[in-house]
Amino acid sequence: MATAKSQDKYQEFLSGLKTEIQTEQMKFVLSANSQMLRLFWWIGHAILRYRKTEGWGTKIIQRLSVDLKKAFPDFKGNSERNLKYMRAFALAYPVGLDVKSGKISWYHHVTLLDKVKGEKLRRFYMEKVIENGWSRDTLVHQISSDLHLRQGKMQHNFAKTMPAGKSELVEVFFKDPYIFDFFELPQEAIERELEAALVNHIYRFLLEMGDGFAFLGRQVQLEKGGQNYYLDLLFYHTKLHCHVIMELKTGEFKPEYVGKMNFYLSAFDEDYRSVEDGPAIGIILCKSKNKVTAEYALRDVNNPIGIAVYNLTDAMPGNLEIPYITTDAN
DNA sequence: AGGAGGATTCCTGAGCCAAC
DNA sequence: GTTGGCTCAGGAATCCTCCT
Repeated sequence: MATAKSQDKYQEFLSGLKTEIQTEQMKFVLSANSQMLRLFWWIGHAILRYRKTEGWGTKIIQRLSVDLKKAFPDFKGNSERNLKYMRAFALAYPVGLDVKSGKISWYHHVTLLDKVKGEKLRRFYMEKVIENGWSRDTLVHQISSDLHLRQGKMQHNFAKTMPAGKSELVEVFFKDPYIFDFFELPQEAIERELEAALVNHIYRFLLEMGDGFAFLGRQVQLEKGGQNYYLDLLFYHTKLHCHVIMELKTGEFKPEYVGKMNFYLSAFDEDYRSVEDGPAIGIILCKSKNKVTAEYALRDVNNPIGIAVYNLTDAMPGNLEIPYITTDAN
């Protein structure tokens, strides 16, 4: 039971919150989102402070929800659950909000609080939301597919084929594995069927490919030495300012795929690359690969080529314990 | 109608604490 | 130290509203 003294404390606390909310509501007109986030952080922080001084068992959030709803019937977000999120929000950002935190919506923050453990990781996904304008559902999808473990993990020869320092800038745009869980294919599907399925789901496909990929076409014809060759998929990367040629393989990686891709890249750069474009990058996407074989295959190749695998379901193999993927946190 | 964002409710497991 | 009741934490589902 609440004593008269604790009741006084609570009333004082509630009155402080009401004043702050009224002040902040006026500011909403000027800069709604970041000001609202600041207020939510402030309320969360106040709840933490109150809990610390008044202790456990005060039912503070439940009472606060009832009282704030009564005081501000038009002000949404006073549910118990939302107040708990505010407290978690204050815990997640103990020293306050920075400029970037104010650039995403409250419910993006809620998603991050629910699904991402650790400040470093939350920061990673927050920056992705800001960069790519992801919806909340897209954010959930990227988190559940462990984007942070896949990004920048593709096996490649960029360090040897690109100017010093550029390799690190380029590799972050590629992943391994790619998750194509938005359609179903029979086990014995051939490359054309996979390619068609990807193009039929172009929105989800580009979402999975990531930031900067613009789709140019499938089975793009390349003429060399009087013979025609066909590139499975052709992209332009708007941030890397270069073309990306993708070859799809429904089986295990074979070394000869690299030779063929090397030829495509040389021919493409010679005939189609413009002066403002960087050299094209080749991506070989296979159902599976042997890391050592891929490493040897890439060793003496002079065009930038990456090799990655794809999964057709979202079930990641046991905690991403694929032998050739390093899962270090950096 | 469907997608996206916002808001709330439900539910389960865990923590806290007073009584014994 | 154990127990039972109360409270909290947080994941997931659901509903609502707005927009195209």
